[in-house]
Amino acid sequence: MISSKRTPTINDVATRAGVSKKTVSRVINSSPMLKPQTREKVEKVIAELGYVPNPQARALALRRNFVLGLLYDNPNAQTILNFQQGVLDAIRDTEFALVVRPVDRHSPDMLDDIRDFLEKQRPAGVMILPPISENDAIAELCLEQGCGYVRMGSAEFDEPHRLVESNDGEAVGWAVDHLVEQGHRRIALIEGPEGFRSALERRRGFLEGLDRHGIAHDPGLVAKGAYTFESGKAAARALFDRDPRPTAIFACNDEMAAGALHVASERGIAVPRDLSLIGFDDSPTAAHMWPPLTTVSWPITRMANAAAMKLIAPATPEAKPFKFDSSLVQRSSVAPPQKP
Amino acid sequence: MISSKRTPTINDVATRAGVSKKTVSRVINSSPMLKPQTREKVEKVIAELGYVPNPQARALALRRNFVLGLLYDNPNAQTILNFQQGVLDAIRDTEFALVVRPVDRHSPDMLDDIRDFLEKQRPAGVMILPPISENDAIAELCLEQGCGYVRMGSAEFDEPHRLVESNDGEAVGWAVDHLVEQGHRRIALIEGPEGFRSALERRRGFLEGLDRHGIAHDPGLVAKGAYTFESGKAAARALFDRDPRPTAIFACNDEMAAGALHVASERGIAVPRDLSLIGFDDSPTAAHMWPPLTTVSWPITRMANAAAMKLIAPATPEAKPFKFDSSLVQRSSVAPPQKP
DNA sequence: TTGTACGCGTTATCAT
DNA sequence: ATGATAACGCGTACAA
Repeated sequence: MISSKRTPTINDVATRAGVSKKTVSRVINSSPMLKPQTREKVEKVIAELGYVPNPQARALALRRNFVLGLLYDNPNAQTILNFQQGVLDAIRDTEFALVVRPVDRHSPDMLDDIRDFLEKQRPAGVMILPPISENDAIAELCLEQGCGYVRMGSAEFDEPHRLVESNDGEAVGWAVDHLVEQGHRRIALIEGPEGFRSALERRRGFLEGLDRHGIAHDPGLVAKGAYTFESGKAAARALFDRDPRPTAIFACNDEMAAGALHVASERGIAVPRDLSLIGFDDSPTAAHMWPPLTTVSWPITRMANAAAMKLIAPATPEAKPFKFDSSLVQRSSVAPPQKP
Repeated sequence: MISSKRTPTINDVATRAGVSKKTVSRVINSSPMLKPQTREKVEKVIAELGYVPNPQARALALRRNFVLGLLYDNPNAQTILNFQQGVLDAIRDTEFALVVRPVDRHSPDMLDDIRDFLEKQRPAGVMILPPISENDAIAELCLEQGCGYVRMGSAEFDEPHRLVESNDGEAVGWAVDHLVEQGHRRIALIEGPEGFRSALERRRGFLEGLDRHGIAHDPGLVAKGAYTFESGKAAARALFDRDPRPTAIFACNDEMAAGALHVASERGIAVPRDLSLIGFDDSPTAAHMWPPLTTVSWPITRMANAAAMKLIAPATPEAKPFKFDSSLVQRSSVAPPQKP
């Protein structure tokens, strides 16, 4: 009789089924060469005992830890959570677990932090979110630690099989198209912070969009931001102080768009009557603002899913880069400009 | 010479330091009975080799997995992320990792899902967030699986050492006090969904607050909500249809308050001039709304920290329940009512 | 104070 | 097709 207090091990199953440990192991790992009859017998005992393989022991024997790490430093909670959801969908019904690790990109020992994480958890792979995904030192660190990784980003800054890409620039172009179609010509940009690849890409998409419609680039209509609410407010103030005022603003994320909306409310500038506004991210609050914000939706959950799959599946060498399309979701913050 | 390709093990350290494994093990676990000289020698070799103990092997030998699980089903992203942050602060510099597990409380196999998680990951303990923290079946499941747990909640529904509590009801009372001090008497409530303990507690705090000020309870001024933006809109519509309209609304979370604000904007009801509004959660968007929302701040990060500590530290039997105070953060959505 | 021998639960090697 | 035996890296009795 097996002790009922202890959780059953592979040995318990083996003795009870009258086979060897290795045979049980073969059943668990669904090895092809097994007499169906033996397999059934073992499977029956597994069910009886409620045996579940111990992942720690597996990890030790396989020299592989069934853990996926998520590395991020992102102020946008919903983005992180959506990403987590995508990963969790991918690892459902696998033995993988998701362990999260926020880091501080402004801290001098961010790299030590990450190294510490990799050494302690030894994840099978990590997924790195923007903006720190653009940091090559982190990628090198992973390589050095023998840890797989996938970087999420808006440009090709790594080998295809280590990258899941979004087409930020293109999507921003569509936003510009939409504004121009409504009749806007004096369109301002609230940029993301310097050094962010995504900010660069979005800016590029914006300028190319303007160019496509034969609109000259006015440097005075570009305001620096930092992807934060406050920076959006500051940028909007600068923009609103200009004369003539822009009739439309594209903000490089929803949070800055929210800041701009805030300042517009303060100054009695009605959106969309006096000003059209488009954001980027389609964060949940975008729909909750007044007016509901037109914004670029980023397929973060599907990207996360793809990233996790890449890490779980044996890396196909000729794997193509995954690239996901963003899209413009139209709500109520855009209207034709007022005739002067 | 140790192979430079393989990550060093305790054996490498032992042979190089000229001691036994056990001695190295003692150094790692800072056993008291060691000659300082031996300790130093071993520590030197550890540093030289860059040795890091393998947590999987430790877990196997100790029959203890250094993993903390987070179980939740909560629509509010920021709450989850703040909680994660609190846990991560607690486990920083420990060997614990945080693995997250969202579940669907409406799914019939939520319990099987959780059981699966516990069996596969065998976490040292799990932290359970509202609203599923109120589900006793989950707690029993943990016990049955030999897994520690801590439940977060707004009432005492478990033993003190398995609970981290917030004083939702009291805090809502303070919000009512604030409204009454400003001169409001016709104060409405947008409730949380039925079956949520937090909703119950907040309602209780609201009614007791009214009572304290001698204001009769008008059932027509209580609208059902579901902690979602849309439900907040619906509830606000019902409230605004009443005559006379309430001069103030307390919404049981910020998301519903955002919905109410939305409807107010639609109907041209100016906040705070025509209507005062208070939310609950102090989610980041509360500060980004127009006007910035006065709300109850819930110390979720500190609660998370405490919960993780409880799980990490050997459970002191006489541990007192942790109870954390929420507080009212005043912004711009409250003003004295208009004289009729 | 330190070392020896063995156990933790699993997989891999090499037999049979 | 299956089994004996040795890893994997670390902790604990128990001995020295």
